[in-house]
Amino acid sequence: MAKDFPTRAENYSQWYNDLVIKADLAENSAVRGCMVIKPNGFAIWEKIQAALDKKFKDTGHSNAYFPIFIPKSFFSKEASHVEGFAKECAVVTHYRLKKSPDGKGIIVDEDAKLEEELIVRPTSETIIWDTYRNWIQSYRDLPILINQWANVVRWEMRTRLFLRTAEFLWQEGHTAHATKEEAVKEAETMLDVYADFAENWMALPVVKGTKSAGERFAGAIETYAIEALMQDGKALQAGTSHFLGQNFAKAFDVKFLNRENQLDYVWATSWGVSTRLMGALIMAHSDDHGLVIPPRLAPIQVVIVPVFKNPEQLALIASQVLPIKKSLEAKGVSVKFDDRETHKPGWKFSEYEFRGVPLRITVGPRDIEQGTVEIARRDTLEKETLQMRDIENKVIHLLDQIQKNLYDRALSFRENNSYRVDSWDEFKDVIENKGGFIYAHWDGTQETEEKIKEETRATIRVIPLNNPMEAGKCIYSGKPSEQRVIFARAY
RNA sequence: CGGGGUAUAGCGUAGCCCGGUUCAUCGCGCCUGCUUUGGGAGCAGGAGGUCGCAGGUUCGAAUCCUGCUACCCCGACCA
Repeated sequence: MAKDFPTRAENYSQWYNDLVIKADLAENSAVRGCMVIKPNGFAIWEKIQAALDKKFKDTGHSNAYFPIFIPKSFFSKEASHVEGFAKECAVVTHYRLKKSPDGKGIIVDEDAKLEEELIVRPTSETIIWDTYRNWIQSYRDLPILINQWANVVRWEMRTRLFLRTAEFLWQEGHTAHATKEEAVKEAETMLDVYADFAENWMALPVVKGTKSAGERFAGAIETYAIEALMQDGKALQAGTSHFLGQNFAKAFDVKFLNRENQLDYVWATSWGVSTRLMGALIMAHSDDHGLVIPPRLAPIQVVIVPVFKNPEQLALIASQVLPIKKSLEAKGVSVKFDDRETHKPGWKFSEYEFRGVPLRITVGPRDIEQGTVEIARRDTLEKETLQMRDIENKVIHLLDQIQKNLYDRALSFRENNSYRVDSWDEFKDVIENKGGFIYAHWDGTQETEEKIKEETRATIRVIPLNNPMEAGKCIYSGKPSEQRVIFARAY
């Protein structure tokens, strides 16, 4: 599969870029590594936002907003955090421009140098914990359960549309707790929220697990992640949830008086998903005809395309179809009736396929005569002719089926591309020639993990939660191991 | 930041190696008209290009040389 899949282009990245462009979701902007998300793409993001935001509220969280600029000194307060992000920060050094003395253009006004540089946030732990210090004195002030929808900037050396852009949109949750147990539970709860969203909304099966020390978030005690497999056999981290311990509380001196009247540091978590999810959505389900969007996240779930020769026919079709549209909308289905005269039906078929609309209903003179509609599903590209009466229930049933089918398809793909590997030669062979998830024994050391990465570019994606214990020998070092972990090449 | 590649009309491209009286080619898209409309319509006519930028070589440069810039791919890097 890894070799055969990209039929539109020699390699997957080009295929992916091609799909994004054809579906008209995004383009690179004038700014290096940044992207313009176009209306069709942003509509998908809005669906993702809405679904997640509701889940956050349902689990007791509130939204708030913190500044985009972070004083440089904040970063140095947590040692591993600064180390993790220092190499990819955009820095504001001046606050004013002036006319160039030679009269040509604008230059930075050196007199307007900032006393302390500001970092454009790559993530907000530092500024948020600096703020939380003032909010927390007693256990009665806890927990603080806050989420922020924002943009962040990471000056990556190499960027990829949706998957790794210099600026991206995301949400970041930052919570503060009185006990370690509560904080760990929060991190795990949010991982479950992400996994539930990925599987039930994005139709994307994920493996929940923890990260090895080498892949852990800078400043975290434990990083939980959901990991998905893309159609080219590469893994994609789709969301992370971190148990931060008391690291940030200590760095920012956030203490509270507990029930025993003892002064203690606050326990923290942070968790986030980004516009990268859109990349995951595209790469997990799409085919050579374009995007395939799961019904629950599709901005348009059903498109109705009329086939007509003249205005009278269109009017007749509209009179039959608009009541269907209305009653579907009453049941919560989003429907577009595309009665444009500027494009022909064949054009519209292709256009909505590019954009991944799950269901298309075609109604023409033939249908009007017979009281039927033609209905085509995007996931299988199958078409059938159905009676127009009671079509609403059939549509709703089909949308459910498509949602389920996409998940099942992605799951069986993942299963067919997961391997249990017990020798180093086989490991190299699978990584090189097949891709996918490799379940293999690992001695637990960072040293071995790095050697494997150097030699194969494969990394440990996750140590699955509730992993069955199984005695074995490390694939690389031969040292004893208690369990298998998942290796893969990743985006 | 290393290695490789590309830059020609709104988009995608041919031409470049071997400079010149076919030299700016072709497809899509766009405009006009007629016929069409159930899978990206057909025919006819038409508009549109400082050949990335700046130098250089030459009688003559899209083509050769130098420098610069941007983008893509592979690495390094990376929730």
